[in-house]
Amino acid sequence: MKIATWNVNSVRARMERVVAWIEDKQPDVLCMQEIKCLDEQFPRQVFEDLGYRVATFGQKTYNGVAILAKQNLEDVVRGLPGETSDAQKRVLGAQVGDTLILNLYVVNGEKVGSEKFAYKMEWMARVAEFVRERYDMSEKIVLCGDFNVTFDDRDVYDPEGWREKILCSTPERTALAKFGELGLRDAFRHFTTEGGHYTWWDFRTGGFKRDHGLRIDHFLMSDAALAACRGIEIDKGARGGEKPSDHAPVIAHME
DNA sequence: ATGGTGGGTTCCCCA
Repeated sequence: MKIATWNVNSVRARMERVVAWIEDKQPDVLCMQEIKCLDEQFPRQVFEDLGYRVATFGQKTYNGVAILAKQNLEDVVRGLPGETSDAQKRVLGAQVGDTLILNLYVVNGEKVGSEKFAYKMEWMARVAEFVRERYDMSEKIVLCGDFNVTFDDRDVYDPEGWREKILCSTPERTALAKFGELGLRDAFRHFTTEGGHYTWWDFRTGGFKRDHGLRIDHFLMSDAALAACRGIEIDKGARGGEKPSDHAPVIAHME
């Protein structure tokens, strides 16, 4: 079974690329972030025609998450506990087979010390609390998505240039490490220890052609899920070509 | 320190 995560940066703008990618890679599950549309604007029928069940949690213009799955999506969870209907749409959970999947689009945070940064910290803490309350770590738990945080300097093309900057700061890394304390492992690091593997390259700096990237899209797995994981693949090729997203898809190969 | 590009919407916001 293949579980994929991809920040598509607008599903409607990316449709041609996403459909071609699905036809090529045939993921069993695809978690998308930044769909940037309302549920009723989501091109559901196209994916259903490709053989997927579809769950969405969208909003106008910004954010929005979706899960496609070849199997039934059960116990779908939209958002965090206590959120009102105007909250940013960043969390979508579902059970697929014996695996509990939580698709996350973590707050970007703009700049360390900003108002948005404070919101990022508060939001990440709320996600961790939700995970601690809701999930039994003896189960197969898979958190995936755009975490907008690097684990350590191996995930950064220029660690000194990014020192304590957004996506790389100590408070963010500490908040990400909190999931480790809950029993969720960085699946990529279970297989690969060397640096230089990235999932996002900034449009603005033309970072992709110089491989100026960061690894911010992750799979965090319980030990039960990790035991079924055969490898993590970053599909860097999907970041190239015409009209790409600024993120590469990441695939967890599960038994 | 700033700005660059790209997406969605709108007379600019967000990444």
